Amino acid sequence: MTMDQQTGLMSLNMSPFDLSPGPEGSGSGGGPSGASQQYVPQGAAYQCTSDQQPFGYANLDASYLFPTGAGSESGAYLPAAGTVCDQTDTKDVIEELCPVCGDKVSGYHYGLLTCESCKGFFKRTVQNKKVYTCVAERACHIDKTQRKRCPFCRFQKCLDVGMKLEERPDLVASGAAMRRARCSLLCVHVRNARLPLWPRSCTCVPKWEAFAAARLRSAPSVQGGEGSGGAGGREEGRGERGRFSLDQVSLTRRHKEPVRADRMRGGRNKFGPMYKRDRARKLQMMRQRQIAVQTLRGSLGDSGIVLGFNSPYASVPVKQEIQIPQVSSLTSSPESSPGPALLAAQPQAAQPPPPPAHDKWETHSPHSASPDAFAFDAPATTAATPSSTAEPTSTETLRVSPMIREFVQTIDDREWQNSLFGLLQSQTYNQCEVDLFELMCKVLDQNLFSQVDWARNTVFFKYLKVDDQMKLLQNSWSVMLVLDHLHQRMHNGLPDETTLHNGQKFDLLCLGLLGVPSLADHFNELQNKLSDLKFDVSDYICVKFLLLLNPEVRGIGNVKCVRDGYHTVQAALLDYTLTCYPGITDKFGKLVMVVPEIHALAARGEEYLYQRHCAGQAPMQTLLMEMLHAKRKPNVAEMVNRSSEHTSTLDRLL
DNA sequence: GGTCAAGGCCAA
DNA sequence: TTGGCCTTGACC
Repeated sequence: MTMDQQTGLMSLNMSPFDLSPGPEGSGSGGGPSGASQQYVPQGAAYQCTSDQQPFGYANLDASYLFPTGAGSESGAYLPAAGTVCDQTDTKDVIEELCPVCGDKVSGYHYGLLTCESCKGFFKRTVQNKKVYTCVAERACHIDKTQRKRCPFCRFQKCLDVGMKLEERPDLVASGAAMRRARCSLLCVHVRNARLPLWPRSCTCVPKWEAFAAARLRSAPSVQGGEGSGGAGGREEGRGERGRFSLDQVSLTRRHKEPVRADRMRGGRNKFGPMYKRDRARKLQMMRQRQIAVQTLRGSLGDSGIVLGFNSPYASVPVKQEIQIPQVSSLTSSPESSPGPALLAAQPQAAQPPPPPAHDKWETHSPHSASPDAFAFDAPATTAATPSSTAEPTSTETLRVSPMIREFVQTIDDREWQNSLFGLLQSQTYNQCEVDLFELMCKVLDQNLFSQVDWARNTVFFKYLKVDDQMKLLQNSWSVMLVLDHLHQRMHNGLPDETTLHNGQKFDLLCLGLLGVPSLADHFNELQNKLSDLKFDVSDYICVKFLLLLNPEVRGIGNVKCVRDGYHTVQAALLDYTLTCYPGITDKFGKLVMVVPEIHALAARGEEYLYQRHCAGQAPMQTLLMEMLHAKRKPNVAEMVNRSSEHTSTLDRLL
């Protein structure tokens, strides 16, 4: 695996534990983690590369597919602990590469595992309120050797991968004033002597100085620890190597902004619990892989293994309950919310109707897209839903097959929401105005990565060869995006729009329409049809599987396995609808009839996106564009994908 | 008292 | 300006 591949994946917040080949070099640098053990990848053994299906789902235990009574699931989720896990140590878990530059990680910094260098860079940028400019196209490649070349793209990548700033109530409080101030800030060019292409003088500088001076007057209590203590004297003495005028240095220094809202040096901050959970999650992932590898090895020498509750899939929780809290003083503790596993255990149809959008999606601050506003509503208020003969009772829900229950557990809505609003937040940080179409493409791109991540961890998909996986995803990505959006609207109350940090309105509905506003009516009709059918989360995840496992896709090598998976899910869904929704006539058939409508809507969206792309209006070199090209020019895409010199993003992800 | 992440220092 | 190392201090 090349460094590019590593950093590409890292930028998606994907753990290198998911990758097969190990890093070519460990990089240098010290840091607290020091010279710990080199990471030994386990992923290669986890990926089935033969036509044989070691966990062939044709061998699925019938009790797994269909309801077998309340007692049947008692062993479904055995503790992941085992003798192999005991060897795992936290130090091994954090033996990763920096998601920004690929250097060696030194620990958790500002929300995620990064290297010492990027930690320092992020800290300086925030503290000194640096505003960088990219002399290229704001798409510079950032790696260990080139990270110094473009601080703009480096900082952007820091934000993209999830490095977080604490919210500053003093700044957020006056939204309009801050937007104006940001305008001023944006006009300030970074006075960087090492990059002569950047303008040294700028007529906007007085605006910055006026703003800074005003801030000084209005917020005299702002201090910045040791760096700000000496006022002008010390700065003059150090002189920043003489690159700034006294005024600029003074203003910059005295306005050193703490990354932490409490301005506290040392100690723990509010990321602490998140780090703890992240560690636990990584440990769990490692354990899962170790168990899977062991089981795989055992199965290879021991034919006839049946994937049931004894399989690695069934023996460990598919989705951990670890959530990624977002930073806000207003955020309620994430521990107070149930994880997807808990949600999955709830009767699907017992979920209350989504509350008014402003309840959980609207921001607390008028100009903040902070995800703190998106506290996920647990279906704890089941009593709020009037019982209906068309909806499954709790008794009926107990009869849901373990397979569907596990399917539901693969859904991580909170992650979806956090990713979405984290991206919206980072992309608009310190920006007066952003291109909303470009932003939408970025969100869709991010959703696609989540899509791939979800698919490659699912039972019917992960044992297919990568070529087949790619074909299935290239065929289904857009319909799954549309379906996901329907799910988010119907089951989580996703509103039509949200207000970004910079005050712009972002059209969330357009995400589901793949950018085509005129499809809104069609989309709403679709949603209404599904609502009439009491479309629930189990229906959703089954339909999603059916969309993904399309045996009609051309060029599939292992058609039989795809078809078997498709029919298995189809049978499970049919059984589920008959069992849990006896009051809805032919619910299954009606759901199947909706699928072509989703396809039609997605096709329109794809066409639109492709046209915008061809017009040069969409971000280049994204997974989204790769998908658009793959379907339209399969031969070319296949040639490119098969080229030894080029590996597509999708290929790398899989 | 140990851990570890944030802030600070300073040589390069 | 960068990045490695040090100090600090809340949390366990």
